[in-house]
Amino acid sequence: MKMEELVNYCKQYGFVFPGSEIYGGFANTWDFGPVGVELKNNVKKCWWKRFVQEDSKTYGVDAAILMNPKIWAASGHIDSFSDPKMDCKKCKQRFRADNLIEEYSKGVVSAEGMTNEEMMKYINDNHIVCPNCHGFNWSDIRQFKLMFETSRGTVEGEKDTVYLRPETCQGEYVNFLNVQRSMRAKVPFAIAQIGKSFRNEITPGNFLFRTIEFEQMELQKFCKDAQAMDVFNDYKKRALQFVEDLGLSSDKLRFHDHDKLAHYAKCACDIQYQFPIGWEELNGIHHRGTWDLSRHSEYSGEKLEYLDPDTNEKYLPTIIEYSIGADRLTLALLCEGYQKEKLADGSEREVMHLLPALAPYKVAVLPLIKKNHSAKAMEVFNLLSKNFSTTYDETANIGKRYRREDAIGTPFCVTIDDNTLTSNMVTIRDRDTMEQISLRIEDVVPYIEEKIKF
RNA sequence: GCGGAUGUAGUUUAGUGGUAGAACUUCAGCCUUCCAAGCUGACCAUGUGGGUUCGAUUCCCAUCAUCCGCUCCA
Repeated sequence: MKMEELVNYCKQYGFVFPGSEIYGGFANTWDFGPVGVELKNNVKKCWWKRFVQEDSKTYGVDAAILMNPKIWAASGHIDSFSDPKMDCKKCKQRFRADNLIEEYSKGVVSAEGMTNEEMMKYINDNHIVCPNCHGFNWSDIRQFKLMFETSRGTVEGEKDTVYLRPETCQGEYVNFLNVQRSMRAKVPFAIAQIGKSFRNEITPGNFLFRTIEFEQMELQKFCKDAQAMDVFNDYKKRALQFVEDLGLSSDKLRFHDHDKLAHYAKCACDIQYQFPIGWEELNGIHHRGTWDLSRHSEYSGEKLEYLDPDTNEKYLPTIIEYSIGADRLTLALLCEGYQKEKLADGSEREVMHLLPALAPYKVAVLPLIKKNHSAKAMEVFNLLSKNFSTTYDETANIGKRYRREDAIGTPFCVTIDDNTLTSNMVTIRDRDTMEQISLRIEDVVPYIEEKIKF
């Protein structure tokens, strides 16, 4: 399957639309439509249930997107999120100045801590040429900012730069003690959050895979350093189990250890999924050590140590982070579930296979014949929609409507016919088994409820 | 951000310096008691902004977007 086909499919059926489309679009933004928002909400619901609701030692938060700018100094993002870039004026290729220096010196010279002027001087003094065309005609070094900036004016003429958060986890770190105290939590425990992050990427988007605004589902486990590797491995296992339970096939999933670590990480492992664009990161598990809490201690002046009530020792907990992109996971599920089915007459139809728990609509209510059964069907819709996401369709013929529901992954269709009018019996059709059974109207809700559990 | 290619209904596409055509989809009506049937009808398009021209969807420029490759991926 090509990604392009999936983009078309998503637009056609109301999953995902191009962002700002009537204005010619806006690169790397996408809007979830009526069907897509249900799917994504279900993805988030399943994650929250698995990792927060069912875990007595995990607590949820929903932190502000705008945070005190000092947080981004403490986190290291203001320094490391701004790459020194320079262009070769001859071949128009762009490079990172620090990488050029480190490659040229074979790692002997570290550009870390060098100012732009020092880097420029080093490059000129050593006559470092363009690795691509071997020319020597560099532009100035420019910082590329990966954080979105905005400003908060407090007084007329006075402005403070504030940032749209590039990751959600700082909301957990700065609330570490608030959560610990208010929940009377004992280490090890975790704080979890689902929320939007923003990154000023300059990169091809590949549909939902990389966007400038995206939603993360992540948790931070605070633990004793001695436990950290066990916790790390435990989350590797749980994270893999989770995506398999959602329906991603295991032969399209693999672990991938990082060889190059982010500025905060001690060790890191991804789970990758085989997207149509290749193996790409689906989620990450990072051993962040005590880096974040110690930096926040230092920058805020607050003591963030945990007093262990069992041993009376005070320490900064070690953090294991587990983070997965909601949009990315939704994309993986769409890739996995999208199928073209060959029909007897040689034509093709598009079908979406989703776990019932994830399906945008759990059930479709279909009057067999519009003019005879619509009124009764609306009654059934009103009943079912109190319990789960339900769709109603009275257009065209029944076969066409079944197919339309198959195309968006609706697991159950309920049809209303003359029998319903006389004896309150409906026909319910199971998408996976293609079986049709008759049920009394009042039995439909428990029947479906049982089958959509996660 | 660089290089290349491409922009015509929701989708796939035809065509033209002078009224933009189709198929599928969608919607309505008729028919129909269960898997894209049939009949009748209806809606919908030249990405955006400039320029050349009597007239531009067509030619030119810019811009935006998409795809491929590079780069980037905290």
